[in-house]
Amino acid sequence: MAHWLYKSEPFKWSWDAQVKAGDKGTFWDGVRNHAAKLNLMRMKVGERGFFYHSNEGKEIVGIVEVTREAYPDPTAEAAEPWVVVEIKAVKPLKTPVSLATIKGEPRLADMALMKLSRLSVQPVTEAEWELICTMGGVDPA
DNA sequence: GCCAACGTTGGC
DNA sequence: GCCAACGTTGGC
Repeated sequence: MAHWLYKSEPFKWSWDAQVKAGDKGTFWDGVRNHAAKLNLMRMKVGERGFFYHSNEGKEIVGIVEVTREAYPDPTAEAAEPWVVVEIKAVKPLKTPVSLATIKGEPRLADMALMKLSRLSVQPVTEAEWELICTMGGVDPA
C-alpha cells in the first residue's frame, strides 16, 4: 500500500478543519501541478498519508486516509484536466514531526519533502512512513 | 524546440 | 521581506 504526504497552508485548510469534516471527509482541491496530479491519480481508497502544514508550523500533524479516488476537480474549469481525491482525518500524531526534525534525520534526507519542497502532493516510501510514524508516536499500521 | 522572463511556492 | 527552486509562457 502506497503512502502520501499532503501539504496545506493552515490558513487555507488546516488539520483542525480536516478533523471537523469528520468521517465524511472532504475533497482535496487546488492541485494545479501535473506531478501532483499524477500522484492523486495513483491513490487508492484506504491508502494513508501525512497531513503537513506549510508556512505556518512546518510540521506533519496528522494522518489521513483516501475515501474516494480521483475524479474531475469541481473547482476547475470543465475543459481543464485537474482532479481531486477525497480524504478524511484518521488520527493526529502524538508528537508533530517538524521540518527541522526531518532535516536532522539522515534517513529522511531523500524524502520528496526535502528534494521537491514545492510539490503539494508527494509520495512517501514505506521506510519513511514507518520512521515518521514512530517519531510521531503513532502506530504505522 | 530552445531559452529567457516571469510568476508562484515555501523556507528562512 | 527576501530569495531559491521550479513550472509556465512566449519570442525567436
